Amino acid sequence: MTLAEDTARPARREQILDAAAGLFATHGYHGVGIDDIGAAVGISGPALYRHFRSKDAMLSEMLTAISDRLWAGGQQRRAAEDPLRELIAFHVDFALDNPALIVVQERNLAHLTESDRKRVRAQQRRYVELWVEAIRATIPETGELTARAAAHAVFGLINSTPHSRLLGRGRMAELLTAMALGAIESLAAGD
Amino acid sequence: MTLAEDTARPARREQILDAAAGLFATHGYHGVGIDDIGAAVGISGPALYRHFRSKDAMLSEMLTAISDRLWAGGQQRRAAEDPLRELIAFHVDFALDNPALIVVQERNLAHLTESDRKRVRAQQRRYVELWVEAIRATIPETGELTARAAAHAVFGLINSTPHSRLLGRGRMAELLTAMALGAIESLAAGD
DNA sequence: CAGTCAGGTTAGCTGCTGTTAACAACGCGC
DNA sequence: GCGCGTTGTTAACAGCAGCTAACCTGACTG
Repeated sequence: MTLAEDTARPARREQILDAAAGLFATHGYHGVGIDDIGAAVGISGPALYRHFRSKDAMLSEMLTAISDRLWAGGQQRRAAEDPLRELIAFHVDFALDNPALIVVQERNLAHLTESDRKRVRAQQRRYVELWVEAIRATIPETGELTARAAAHAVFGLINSTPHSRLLGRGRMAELLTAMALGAIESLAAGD
Repeated sequence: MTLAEDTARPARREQILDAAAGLFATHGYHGVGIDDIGAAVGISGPALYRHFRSKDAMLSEMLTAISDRLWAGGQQRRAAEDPLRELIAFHVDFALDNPALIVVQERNLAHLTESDRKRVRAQQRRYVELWVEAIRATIPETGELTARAAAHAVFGLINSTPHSRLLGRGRMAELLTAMALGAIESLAAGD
């Protein structure tokens, strides 16, 4: 059944990736065995090789998907009236909705192969450039390097949410958004 | 020679821990072999067991040392005139001077044994409490949970420096300090 | 000068983990 | 109903990494 195949096949893969992301986030890439991932989706170990070439391939697909989603989302907000505010809201939402992915992306880039790492890095760079653009549009006197460093700092700020998660989604989003804005606005005074 | 022993023995251990920290930070705990660590200090593999009970023990000692240093440093600034500013400066300095330690601490808590992890967590909590205190003294209308979440967010902001490192130590310190302050000051407006 | 001990070395074991092989069952098109 | 592709299963393999054992050496100490 072509319909069933087109939807069911990928669904299985995504189910596996979701489970793997959760496990990777809590135990680290090397701390998770192939059997653990299998067990998490109700099948046993080697069956995963029907869906992925290798364990590395899972991580690779996971990380490229994340960087693609971030860039696509950012790209989409580029033309908004207040791009910076939109980018912040977008990133905050992503971090709150996908804490595991945030953690995995932060920690496991090094475990990718050279070529995959390059691909992910390139996409991340593009995403950062969207932020640099938005920051410099908002605080014009900001230098490019400063804006880039500031963007990374704001990522760190927002991406901290998987480690705290104290306030419930709504108030957490408000807090992070306000703090991110406050941090960036401080660039105006400094220089 | 007692003098030589008192200084040389620990020096070796610290040399090993330094090397291990750097390796762990770049390749991840499981990505580094005992032989790699040995090679990094000019001895070969199993010789490390003259200095540490196990590879886990190295990580354990590393992480407890970090949390102890942070808490001690924070504690020392508690009575300052402007504790928040002092805490920020302290943490920024620590992060800029010890990027590898920051990364290792962020990523490898999960690889500790139950008891070691508890010890580190407890010390981290105490450190956070210093920040909560300082934040609420500066922005009195801040709730405790909000302050805690804000503290974590600022850690994320400052701890981002190992991943960017674009501006050179002095300007980086300025930037992070300003952004951290700006982020915290935004708490006043929000509530 | 003899003995001890800290701090190395290399060889080897053991357990774990990613991966593959060989086989089974189920659903579907012809 | 027959074959075949998909998606499982379990058993086994291979390689690696942490750790131990056995041995060596050089510097102090009595």
